[in-house]
Amino acid sequence: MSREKTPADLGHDALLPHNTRRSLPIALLRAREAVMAHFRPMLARHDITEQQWRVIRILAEAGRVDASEMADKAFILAPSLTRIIRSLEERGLITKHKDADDGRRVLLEIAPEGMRVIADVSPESRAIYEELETRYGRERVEVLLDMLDELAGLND
Amino acid sequence: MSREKTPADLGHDALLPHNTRRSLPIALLRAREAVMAHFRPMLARHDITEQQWRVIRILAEAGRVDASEMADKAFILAPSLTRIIRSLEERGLITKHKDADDGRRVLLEIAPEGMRVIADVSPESRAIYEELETRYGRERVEVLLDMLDELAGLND
DNA sequence: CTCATATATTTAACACGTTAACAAAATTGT
DNA sequence: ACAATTTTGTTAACGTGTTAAATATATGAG
Repeated sequence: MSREKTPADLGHDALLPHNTRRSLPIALLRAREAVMAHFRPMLARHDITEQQWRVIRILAEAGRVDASEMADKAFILAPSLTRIIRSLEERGLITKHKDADDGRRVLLEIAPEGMRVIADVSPESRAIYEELETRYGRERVEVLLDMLDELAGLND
Repeated sequence: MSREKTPADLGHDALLPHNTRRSLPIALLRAREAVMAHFRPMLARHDITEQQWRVIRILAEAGRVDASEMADKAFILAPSLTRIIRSLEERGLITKHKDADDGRRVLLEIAPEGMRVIADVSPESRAIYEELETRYGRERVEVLLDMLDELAGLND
């Protein structure tokens, strides 16, 4: 185990950022990927992406929703959402209408085919989440969610 | 505040996943985006992406590193890393050599131009991180990092 | 040595993230 | 009513995420 020389040894030490492994951005990324690793193969079997799942799931929860509201709830940027909506509509999972009262707005609604996907995916998704919750600890998940919410809320 | 009817009211309730706002994947995504929102404008001013910053920062920390090790440390998938390396090399921030002992391996090293970026960006990055730490609470950051590590480690 | 297998990296194809610019419709002020 | 402004959604351009397949080199069995 010989310690190699690195640029950091050449006197630039004070300039370097703190250790990569204890940084919030990467830790959040790793944690998220670890969680999604449990869901992604299942979603892939049903031929939908994580984002597509978020969109149809929100439509199933909330009924008719316009694009801005969807972007907000699903945490998807408008340009991505435009593409996702196009794809979901082409596949017949959702329908899209212009709002009669405000011609700029696009109203989204889940289609029967989309409800079928919800019915197929939901039980599996639930099961995966519950196993995760059990393994990590139910209360610890709650604590973690609270801490993450607070971190996300620091900007406001 | 009239409660709208949704597909959920039509008897499908048991099929629906739990509430979107208390889900780990989205909470992790929101938290991460909130954190990155503090860094991104600064990185953009220096004309580098978050991932490019991770790569050169690791080279500054660790010296010569091969691509697999980099993928591991920076948590970037191999195909993305290939593109990022190409871009960083074209811009003269890093250099790339074939390993003499193992012709498959690609060794990466930071270039003087890359060290200049490190010197420019590091202090700003540090300052942003420290303000974040202060506002969220130093110990709370440590607790959160531990909880995230544990979540990421559930897979092993 | 040589063939089969394993490993490191790249390429390809498609989806999403990000920023900026654009187009269309609504709102506001006069 | 109408011009300026604001809001909503789309398009464009580029970088990254994800999976599968391809390429090149290394390693191991016989």
